[in-house]
Amino acid sequence: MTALADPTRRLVFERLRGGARPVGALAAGLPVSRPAVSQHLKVLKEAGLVREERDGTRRFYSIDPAGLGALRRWIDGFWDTALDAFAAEVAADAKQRGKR
Amino acid sequence: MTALADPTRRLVFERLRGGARPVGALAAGLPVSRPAVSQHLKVLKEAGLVREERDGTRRFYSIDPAGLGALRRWIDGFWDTALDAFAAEVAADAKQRGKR
DNA sequence: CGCTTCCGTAAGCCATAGCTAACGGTAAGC
DNA sequence: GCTTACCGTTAGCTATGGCTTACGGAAGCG
Repeated sequence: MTALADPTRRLVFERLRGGARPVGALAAGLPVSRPAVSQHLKVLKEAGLVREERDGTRRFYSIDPAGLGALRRWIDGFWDTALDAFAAEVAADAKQRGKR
Repeated sequence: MTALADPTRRLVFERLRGGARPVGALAAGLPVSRPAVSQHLKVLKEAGLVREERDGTRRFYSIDPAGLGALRRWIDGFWDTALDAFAAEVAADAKQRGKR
């Protein structure tokens, strides 16, 4: 969650949609330098959102379904309890209205 | 997404699970002062993740299903395309293996 | 072996963001 | 009206974090 905070880092992450990309390809077109992209990838990797795969001097980065899945479950859990709370409040409100 | 970056802010947000809470109740138990919580709530509100409801001098904050839903859809879209890309890579890899 | 490509890391600078302390404003109770 | 409770906003400090520049390592190529 913290890993996806920075806008530039989200840009890098979104460029990973569609499959694995080497660092150079990711940095090209982005408004920041290549080392900056490397640093972002490091953060994303430590967060479990991205995987690294080496091939010679090049390193391909791709989205890690495990990390993304964990994030999805976190949001979903939030979604469920939030809706429950919302329904409970509506019910309580209806009860209040019924009393007067 | 940026709004949920800060750990303290996530703590505030998680305290909103279970329904509406006044600012004082949220700040109690948190490691920061009450004004800090107010500032976090302001950010969450501007992000559309939280709603405000006034009752006298007190203001109740609760999770806004709309904002949370938008976040959920963003993640879900990511999840779908990421899996598609993953499947495509597996297929391409199988094709490679078949060639040799 | 040089040379080049592709990349990670370290140092340093600078803007941003979170925190506290202090203040002001509004509603309720007496 | 005075006091108290509850809360938002501001000013100012400090730390965090993102960016660039520079350097160094590892693998292909001649």
